[in-house]
Amino acid sequence: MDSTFHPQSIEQHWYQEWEKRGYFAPSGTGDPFSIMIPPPNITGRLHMGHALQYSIMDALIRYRRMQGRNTLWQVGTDHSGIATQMVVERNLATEGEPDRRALGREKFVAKVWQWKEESGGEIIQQMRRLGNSVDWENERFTMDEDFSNSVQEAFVRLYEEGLIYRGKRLVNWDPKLLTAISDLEVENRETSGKMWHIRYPLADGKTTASGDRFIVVATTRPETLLGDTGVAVNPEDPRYRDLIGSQVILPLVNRPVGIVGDDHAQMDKGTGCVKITPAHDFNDYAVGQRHNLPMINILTKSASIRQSAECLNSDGSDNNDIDALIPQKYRGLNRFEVRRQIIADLEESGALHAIEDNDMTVPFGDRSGVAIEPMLTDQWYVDAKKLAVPAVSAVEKGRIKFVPQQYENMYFAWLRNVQDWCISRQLWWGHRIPAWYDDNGHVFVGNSETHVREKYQLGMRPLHQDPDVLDTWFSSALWSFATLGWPKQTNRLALFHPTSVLVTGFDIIFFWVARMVMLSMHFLRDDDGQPQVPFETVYVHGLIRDEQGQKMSKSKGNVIDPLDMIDGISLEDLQAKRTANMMQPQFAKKIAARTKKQFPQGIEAYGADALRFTLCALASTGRDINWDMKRLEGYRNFCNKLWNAARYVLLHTEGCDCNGDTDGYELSLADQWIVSRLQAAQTDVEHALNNYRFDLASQALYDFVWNEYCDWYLELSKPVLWDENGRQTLKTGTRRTLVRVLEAILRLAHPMLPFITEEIWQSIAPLANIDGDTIMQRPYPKADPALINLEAESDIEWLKSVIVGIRSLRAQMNISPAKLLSVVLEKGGAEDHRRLQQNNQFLCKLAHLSEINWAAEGEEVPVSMTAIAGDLEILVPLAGHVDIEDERQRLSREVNKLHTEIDKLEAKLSNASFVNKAPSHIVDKERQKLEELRTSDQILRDRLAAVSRIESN
RNA sequence: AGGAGCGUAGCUCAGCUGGUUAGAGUGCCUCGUUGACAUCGAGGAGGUCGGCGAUUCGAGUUCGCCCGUUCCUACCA
Repeated sequence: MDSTFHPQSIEQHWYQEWEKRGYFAPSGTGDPFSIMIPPPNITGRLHMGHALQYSIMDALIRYRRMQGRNTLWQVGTDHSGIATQMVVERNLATEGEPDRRALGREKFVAKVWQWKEESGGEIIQQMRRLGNSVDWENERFTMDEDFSNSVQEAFVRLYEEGLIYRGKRLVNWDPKLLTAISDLEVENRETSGKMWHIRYPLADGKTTASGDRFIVVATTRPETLLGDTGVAVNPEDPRYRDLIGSQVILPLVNRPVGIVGDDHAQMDKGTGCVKITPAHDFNDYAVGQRHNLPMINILTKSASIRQSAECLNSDGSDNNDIDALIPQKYRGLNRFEVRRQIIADLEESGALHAIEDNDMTVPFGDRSGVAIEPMLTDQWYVDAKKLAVPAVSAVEKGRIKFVPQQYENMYFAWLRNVQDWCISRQLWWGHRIPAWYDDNGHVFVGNSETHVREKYQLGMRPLHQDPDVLDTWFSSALWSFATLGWPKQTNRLALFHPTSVLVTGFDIIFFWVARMVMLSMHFLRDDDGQPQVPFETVYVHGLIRDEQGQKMSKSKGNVIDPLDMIDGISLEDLQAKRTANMMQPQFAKKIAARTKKQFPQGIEAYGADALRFTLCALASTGRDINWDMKRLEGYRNFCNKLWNAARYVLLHTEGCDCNGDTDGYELSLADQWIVSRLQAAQTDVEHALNNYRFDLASQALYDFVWNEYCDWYLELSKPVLWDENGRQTLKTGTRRTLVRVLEAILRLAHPMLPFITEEIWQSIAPLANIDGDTIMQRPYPKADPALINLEAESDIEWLKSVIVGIRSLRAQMNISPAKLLSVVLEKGGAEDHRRLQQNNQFLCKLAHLSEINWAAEGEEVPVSMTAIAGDLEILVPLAGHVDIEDERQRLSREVNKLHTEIDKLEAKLSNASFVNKAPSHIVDKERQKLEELRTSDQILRDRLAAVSRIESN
């Protein structure tokens, strides 16, 4: 073995072996345990969020697999309608090929498939580098035939049950991508804009209560006045209530519109008068519905002014009565140009009353980055309100548990106020809506055109299919069961659904988690007829941010690719990567400079184990996880520590009897101690993993391996193994313990450190007489209470405190660690004598002592430095080592420290209410503590007196 | 505006149902190349746990208010 750990030399090899040997597939025996991967977008590449999520899922899966569960980690990818379509369109453009429209739908979709085969799902390959033990045999893609059939089936059933309907509604419209998007795909951004106050003259010579011949409306979007169909005032408002029912004349277009009374208009807000544009604003739409105001659509799909307005009644039917002529000069202007023009014209005509600065939040499409427009279109909707009822109760009743629990609030908040879900998208890539129209606009829903014709006896009448596709989240909502074969009642579905746990980020609780619960509970039933939940637990992890707590994003240039941490990357390559294909190339220089500052040498290769372990260690209950390269380095060092511990063990055990097969074995105190401590570590790690506390699990493991096994046990094994006169049976006992504890450590660590543990285990396991081809299939360690040995633990604690006491004296007095010391022990009890006798050898070796002597009662001891271990006094004779004054000062410091403690305790114990009211075991504990401190204090003060005496002589 | 999270050592974070001398990693200081490991070893410094108040014998931990910070939802005529 090399003296440093080189992850790259083992990782790929082991992954290929595991995959080749089929270890990832469900074993077919044991209780089922299943996790569905949140299907990554096929256009995506692995980022830190994935790495975190996958490290956690793989840790869970490996843990349960080792516990003997029948384990499925379902893998697959999502077709991601908009994102994928955008990628392929961009590729066509850069390659100078005809665009989507020129190609036509069929050819374009073929291009998307071709792209998918060539470069889609790269992320799936990257998962292998992380070591993910997913069931590759059953990988799924949401656009595969089987999955598509499931999606279609779900749509048809929901439609037939009246839970899907089609309607003309105001939707969030993306004028760049030319599709409806859900409000979850809308990102609200703070922007500073203006508020324009516009005079609307009153018709028929009316005046306001204060005598004005006009009313003033305020708006942030003056261009929409072309589509106004009313003005609302509050019915209680004394200024305007008498005007309800009369009319105003819209400036620039000179169209009369009515004044309505509606609570939507608040008296104390703005001017108290609100212009109503039902076709272009969600609130106005609602007002329009209440007052039967017509709707005038003035915008084209790409948000320019139409040649002629589209007029509809409030029920969506055509309205041919209104003269909604759009002045020639505005036609064809885009929404920003027309705003400028309208403002100029209003100003010129004197209708512009005032302008003020106004900060507001404006909705942007999260994919396209352009401001979205509320737009009146025909869309398909899911009646989410009905589906939400059981979904809410499943969490209320605890059938689904959120970890951490607080996230259920987010889930409830959304579901209890859920809006109908617009599921149609005006895209070409996705599941085509299985609906056909005849020439009269009648709609027929079914699994295919043939099927529809038969079912509705349509004969040969011409039909055309709805051109739209379904929202990608509609298919993802079926993920937990459609991947298992639904609607077919497969064995996999029966076995693995409901799944055991869903691991996901809180940002998609609405998008995905809630919707999966709704649809699973609608379509699936438990054996007792109850709606079936998709998962029993939702483990919600935090979001990874950079060192400064900033979200990692391409535009900020602070993205770190997990693979670069595994394999390493040069500064130049990293800079190139961070500045390639930027949306805003002007930042490239800054990003390159910052990258150079942050990673002057590029990034080292840390390996997948270190990365995974770090991610687990950072996965605490908080919502944000700030990434820290230093932590990664620390845990890489941990891997190296484990590696070298294994080297040490192999060095002393290979080719030796490690099991006592020939002459038996006996266990030293240290052996019994480490075995006892191992039980505690196993309990802690298991408890942490059962509670999804990966940070605590990694911490417990780290502590045990480094601070107990390596720092103490390996050191304690040296005096035994290096003692030429030592008993063979004792050496065998130590070798046996070295090997067996290490073997247990490897299994304990395997879920979080799969590669290094497998590599080491291959050499260690045979020494412990363990058969088996892989650590993956060995049982997970479980604590055995019979092996807990509290006496051994306290004996070793004693030993450690004596050793630390001596080392500390040495360091404080600047005595070279190389110098052998002779120490004198004084006071102490029978227990101390016994312990010294049993551990003399350990003590001498680890504290680097030449000899240890007990001072007899009353014997004159040399002038010494003193350390305390319990009521045992440890004396290191001063002679030749240090200045007496130094020692006097050191002792004074110690005494002072003790005194503040003693004072605190005395105050506490003299407080009657504490003694009376606190539980007696607490009081006893405090009393005992005080006793110990007083003993130490006495010893130190005696020493101090002795030293001072000598000094004054 | 409503809701949530966070605020503990220079930095990144643990601290469970109230009782420790408040912990870890990293950084810092001192010393150290003896045969697992300098990706190391030994020792050490460093915190009035955001502020104020309440409950309690006892609060980093429970409650209230405030401050800072991040996010979500809603609204913005």
